[in-house]
Amino acid sequence: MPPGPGAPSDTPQPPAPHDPVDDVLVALADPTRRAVLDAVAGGPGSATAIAAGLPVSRQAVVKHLAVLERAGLVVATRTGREVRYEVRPEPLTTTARRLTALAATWDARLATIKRIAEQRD
Amino acid sequence: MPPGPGAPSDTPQPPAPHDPVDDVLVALADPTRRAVLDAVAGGPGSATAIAAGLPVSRQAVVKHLAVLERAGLVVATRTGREVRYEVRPEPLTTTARRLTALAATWDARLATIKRIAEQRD
DNA sequence: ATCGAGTGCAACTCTGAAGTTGCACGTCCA
DNA sequence: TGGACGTGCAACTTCAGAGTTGCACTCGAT
Repeated sequence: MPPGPGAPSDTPQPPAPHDPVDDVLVALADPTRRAVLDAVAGGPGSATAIAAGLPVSRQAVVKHLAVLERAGLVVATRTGREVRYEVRPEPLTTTARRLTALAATWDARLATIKRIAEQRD
Repeated sequence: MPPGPGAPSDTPQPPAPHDPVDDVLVALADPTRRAVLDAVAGGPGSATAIAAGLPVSRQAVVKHLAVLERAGLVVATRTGREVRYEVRPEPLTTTARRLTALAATWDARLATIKRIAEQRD
């Protein structure tokens, strides 16, 4: 059924303010990126240093660090010619909370459905 | 520094038993897939019914549901010619717990580093 | 002033995921 | 039993992102 002109308030689709949690999920989805993140968590360091311990090039690590920074999982501080990356746990906590809340919502709905089904018997 | 032959136990890299949490993260990374998941959570239904409320084809929804099922986030039960998909909250809870634990590890490490830095002054 | 180390930027390749279309198969119902 | 509905399978297209390479730039030290 094509959207008829008679339904103006049909899925208004607001600008979608770009949820930061989504960035975290995307950042954590890639295995190499998780390895980079682990490396940073195991001790802050430069992109070059991190790349030395991984089977990928420095540039690949730099790109991954950019994604992680966009997600707020790492922060970069420049000292001289070096850029030191450090881990930042807050986005992880926020994401975890969101997932827990979502699971709770589902649980509630499932409980309601089950209840209705039992009542119907 | 390339791995010298003198370090046989250097990153032994076991078969990597394929962490189910990784599947959850991958499943949640895609926006369309999140929409599909939301639709299933908002009331179980068939792939065709779910696709009707989304701007993608049924086949796309089917593929997304397969990924979600691999992650354990939905379960499919066949009744006659219909396949009913239902949401399953447990993997979400598990994933959330893991993220929280990881954040705690980072916090501990950061606290230690800060402590040492203060002690050094 | 110069050289090495570290970073930043840009162009390029390439694989896999997302999505589509088309058709065949099974199931419910008149 | 025939048709409508729902699903399953397969081939195909498209595109973002993961990765590489090469080079220019900056900072620190000699």
